[in-house]
Amino acid sequence: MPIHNHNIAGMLNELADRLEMDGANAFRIRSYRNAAHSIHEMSRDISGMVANKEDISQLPDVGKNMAEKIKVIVQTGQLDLLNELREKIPVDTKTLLQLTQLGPKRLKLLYDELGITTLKELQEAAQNDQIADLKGFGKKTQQKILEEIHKYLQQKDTVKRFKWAIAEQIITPFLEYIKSHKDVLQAEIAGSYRRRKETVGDIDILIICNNAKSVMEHFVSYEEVKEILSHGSTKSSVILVSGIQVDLRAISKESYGSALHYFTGSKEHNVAVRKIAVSKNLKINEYGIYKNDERLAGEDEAGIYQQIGLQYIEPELRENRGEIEAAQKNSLPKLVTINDIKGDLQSHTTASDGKYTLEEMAEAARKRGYEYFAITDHSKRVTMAHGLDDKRVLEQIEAINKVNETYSDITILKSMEVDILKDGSLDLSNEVLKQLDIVVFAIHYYRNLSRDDQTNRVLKAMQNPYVHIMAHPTGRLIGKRDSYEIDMEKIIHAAKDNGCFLEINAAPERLDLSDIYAKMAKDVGVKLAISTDAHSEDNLNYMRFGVAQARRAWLEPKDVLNTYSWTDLKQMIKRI
DNA sequence: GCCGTTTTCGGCCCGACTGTTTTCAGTCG
Repeated sequence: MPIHNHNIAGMLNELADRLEMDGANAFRIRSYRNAAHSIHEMSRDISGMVANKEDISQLPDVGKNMAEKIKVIVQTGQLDLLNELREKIPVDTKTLLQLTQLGPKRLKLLYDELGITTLKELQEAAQNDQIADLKGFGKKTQQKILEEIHKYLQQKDTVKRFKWAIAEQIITPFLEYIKSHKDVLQAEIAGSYRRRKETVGDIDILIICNNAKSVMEHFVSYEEVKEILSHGSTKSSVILVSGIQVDLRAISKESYGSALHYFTGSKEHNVAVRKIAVSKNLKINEYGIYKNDERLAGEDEAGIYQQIGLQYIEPELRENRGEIEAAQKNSLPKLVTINDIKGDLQSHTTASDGKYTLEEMAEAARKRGYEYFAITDHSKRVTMAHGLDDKRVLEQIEAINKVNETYSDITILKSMEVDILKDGSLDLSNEVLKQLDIVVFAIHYYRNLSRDDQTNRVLKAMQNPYVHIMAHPTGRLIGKRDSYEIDMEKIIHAAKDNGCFLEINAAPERLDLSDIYAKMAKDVGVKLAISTDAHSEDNLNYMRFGVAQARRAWLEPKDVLNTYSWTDLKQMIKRI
């Protein structure tokens, strides 16, 4: 069983939790959490680095001691210290720490005083009124714990985070409603939503307004509010019927920038920014940036960054993945925008599983102002989608030639999303593939091969000189289906070596590649296509989700295939 | 336990909120 980065991060976080329960030094505990985060955000595979005898103590927040422990985890899947602590304090931290109200300190107390180790024991103790009398607890806390357990048991099997596009659908009308109040001067969404994370937990909205009390009243009265969690004069929280939590905060004009920065996060980014402030004898909080008691800035975000000598950092980059260092050196990427996109390189028509005809899709792309548009129907292996065989592909080439005769302002590219078969061969003959303008290749079947077999399958496909862009490279569906086992680092390097490209599939349930792997591809020197995989005219709008993902991956226009003109692109994809 | 134009010791991000207390600990973001 390979140990993945998130497994390592999980064990280090658990170790931190248990060390905290054991009363260890707070900074030692933080070290484990920092290392866990560092590894979680890494695109390179730690197991692979260990196997290659690379020095992992060079990684941020990983020192000699930590490196040793990580090595042991990779090699054995275990860690003595963690096992010892699990034995010493046999509390189900993984479950119990998910309950709000409970942190490591309280869990320890519950264990020491009442011997509680599981959710069930906790529930029984609370029901028997044993918790209220413990030091630092009380009736209210006991009651809240019971409610939390109830909530946890109810939600256990449901997804707690919302896909960005879903959150957008829910929050857009709510934001409009908030703005419709006459005293609201400005309203903006902060948090992970603003950073365009692929999933969103809850939503933070900041406002500048004249009469906060009245606006808060307006906010909690929204028709979709299911539950009011808090309703104060400057902050209120509600849960909507969809289950998403929304917080509204009234901010003064002079602090708006600091508050926006603070609530946009990420936490890790904020911590790093504050550290820099401290090193310059400044202090940053959500009200402003201060030198002693003198306030230097706060009205807008740019002012905050400027005061500590940083370039303005776009929200999508604020994950403490190197953006701060880049800002210090004035070398932040000039991120790609939707306006840079000149075409779409994956789409389907009624020939396979699309909802619209070739002519309709072509016209929709032309109306968007694209310079080129690839029709990439499925190949025959995808029987469910009525995939095309060699003969039908040749017919479609003819059909596209005809469509192109009617247009002077857009080129419809002859293409296919050809299936990679189980053995790495392709589902169409080379004689047909070589007649296409550009070829997208993808896995749809045999998702459960071993990591090696799956990787080799793709490597073999890449050696075929007639393929160009690997579609949805990991095959994941967010919140629904994990990636198949595949060594993406190897795939990225193979793409580089073979002159292939990878896709950022812009469909909101895919967003595949992820930001981390897409950045890795950029760093290795592999360009990416941002493609909608549209099965309808409307799906062409997915492009903006893909662009957001690309921005989180630090991509600039030059890193994205479909920012180039077709004339240039044609040269770039040439392999033989 | 990590880190270093304060570099091998001594610091490590910051504030709000809650419920419990009567000045604070724990949790959360």
